[in-house]
Amino acid sequence: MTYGNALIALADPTRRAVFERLRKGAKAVGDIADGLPVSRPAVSQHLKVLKDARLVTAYRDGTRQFYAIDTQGLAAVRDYLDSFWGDALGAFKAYAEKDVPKAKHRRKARSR
Amino acid sequence: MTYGNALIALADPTRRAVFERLRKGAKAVGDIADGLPVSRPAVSQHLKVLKDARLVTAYRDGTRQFYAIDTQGLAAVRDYLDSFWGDALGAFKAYAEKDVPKAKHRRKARSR
DNA sequence: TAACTCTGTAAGTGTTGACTTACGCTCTAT
DNA sequence: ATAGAGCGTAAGTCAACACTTACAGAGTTA
Repeated sequence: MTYGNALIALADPTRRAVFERLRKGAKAVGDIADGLPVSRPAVSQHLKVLKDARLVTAYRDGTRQFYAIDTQGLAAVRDYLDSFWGDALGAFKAYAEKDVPKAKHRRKARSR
Repeated sequence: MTYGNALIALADPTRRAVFERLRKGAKAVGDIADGLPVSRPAVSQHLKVLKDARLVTAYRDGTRQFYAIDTQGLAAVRDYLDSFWGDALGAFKAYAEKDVPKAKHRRKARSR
């Protein structure tokens, strides 16, 4: 149920802003907080939630704590979402009771 | 920003339970509420949130209102998640290929 | 040692939101 | 027209949570 925590973590806009600041690479807590409209302790609390959800990882460098995106949490959510595709399309096909010309939206497999 | 609403919608466990009840196909509100530990009006409110997030669609059949999974909301969230993969992998590759030892004790100048 | 930097946590507050019951509306059948 | 089934909404309550300031701990520098 790790995707549950990840969904909760990504639901909050401020926490998403924290998360998106790591797109370009690892950042220290203070650098993440700079430019955000919330205090640094608030960012620390958000990072804790993201870390528990396997969305970020952390490592120290001196007194600074760097955070980076962890794809484990992202993969958990993605797999959960993908599990609906076959069900939803199958249900739609059963509802239409007609021959669908072609498979509409199968996703391409990706390495992780 | 429709993925924001979808993430909020999927973050709540009860709402996910409502959503997952539509895996096998469309269901009426009363049938969805049966077996769930919350009241039928609560399910109606959850369905409204899911509908606003493009996660479900609805249609009438007599006095009954049927809900079914809408892949639009799912696709929005999936695309949002996928947008991190290149960034996260690129950032990791940049970190691995760069001269890491040089950056060991570097202190970045900060305002404030 | 002391001083400084950087971060996490404790404690408290205000708001959001998930839930309840009660009510009203629409549709169908008698 | 009346009754009943099915559903959405209004109003209110209560716990969860996102935020703040204050403090404490770990690490580095002089």
